[in-house]
Amino acid sequence: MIETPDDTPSPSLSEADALPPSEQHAQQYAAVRNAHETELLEDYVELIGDLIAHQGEARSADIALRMGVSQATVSKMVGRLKSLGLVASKPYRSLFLTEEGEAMARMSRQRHAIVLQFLRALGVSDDTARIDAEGMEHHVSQETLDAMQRFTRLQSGEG
Amino acid sequence: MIETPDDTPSPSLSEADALPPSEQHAQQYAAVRNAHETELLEDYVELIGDLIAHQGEARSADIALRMGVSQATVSKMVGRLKSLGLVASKPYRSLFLTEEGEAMARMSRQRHAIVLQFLRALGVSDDTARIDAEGMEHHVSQETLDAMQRFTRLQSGEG
DNA sequence: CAATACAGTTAGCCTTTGCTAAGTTATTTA
DNA sequence: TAAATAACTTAGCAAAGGCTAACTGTATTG
Repeated sequence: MIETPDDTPSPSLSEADALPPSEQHAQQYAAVRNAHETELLEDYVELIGDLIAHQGEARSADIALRMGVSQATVSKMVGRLKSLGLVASKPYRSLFLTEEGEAMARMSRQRHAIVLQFLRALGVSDDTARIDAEGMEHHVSQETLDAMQRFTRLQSGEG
Repeated sequence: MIETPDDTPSPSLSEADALPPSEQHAQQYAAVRNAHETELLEDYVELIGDLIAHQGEARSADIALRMGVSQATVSKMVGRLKSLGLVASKPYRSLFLTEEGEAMARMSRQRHAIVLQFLRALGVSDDTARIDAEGMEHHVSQETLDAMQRFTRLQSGEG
């Protein structure tokens, strides 16, 4: 019985009807899982870059404070970033970004700024825009970023 | 030395200048971490609801296939969903949503649809919109959802 | 109705990302 | 410069979310 019918069984959904083919569906979820893996790394790298730019150096204690986690967690994470070649530092001293880390920080910052400006242009309040941008930025493709930029430019040009 | 200066030190950034106060910054990251905890649960619940709606029942094998994950992983996750009171089932039989699960599925589906339609209205291609919507939906506040709906309505009204 | 195939579960492993507590190094200051 | 404080690291723990392999139950079908 049941046998996965081919006809559309329930007429109750207004939109998003018809599931995508399994393979495509799986790829969507895979993309999300994938984004999750780099997300935190990017947040750390972006923050380290910002701290260096704004305060002259990036210290673990500041990172812990701003990320809202313990220093031990930062220490462990920094170890990972170093092993990935994104961050360099001597023990007990403050942190630097490698070339690769700088590149990642630049991209992250840019993406973050685009999403933030877009949300503001869309009419979202500043506080909310900040929070949502932080979560959204890692899940926005280049194509969507382009569309966001187009919209933001239009909006500020016409406003 | 260094002493975290109060004046704006580097004139190199075009936007997103000035870090937010540490506390606010920490809350932004906390919000993201928080979203991550419920994100997967919501994806499972949403998918289970969709499978029931479209195919009459939700089976672990289908979920595994669509999520792109092993059946063992699904089994473990379903255990978690049951312990959270979102899903009900007898061993070796297919899955059902509890009242609470239904409510979560409804909300997720609605949010997903709003984000998806919004991205399309913004001019993003269908494939990209699907992928980005899947990742973005869990990081979009009610305020932003409202703004997205407003835009989508405007767009389809004027188009 | 027995054999086979398919679906679901369990056990045991790994990695990531958090924590606290305890130890080490660096810096400040009395 | 010795003592106190602040910053960083290490060790050890837990929960989440993956995996494979082995096992148990359900359904199909010869």
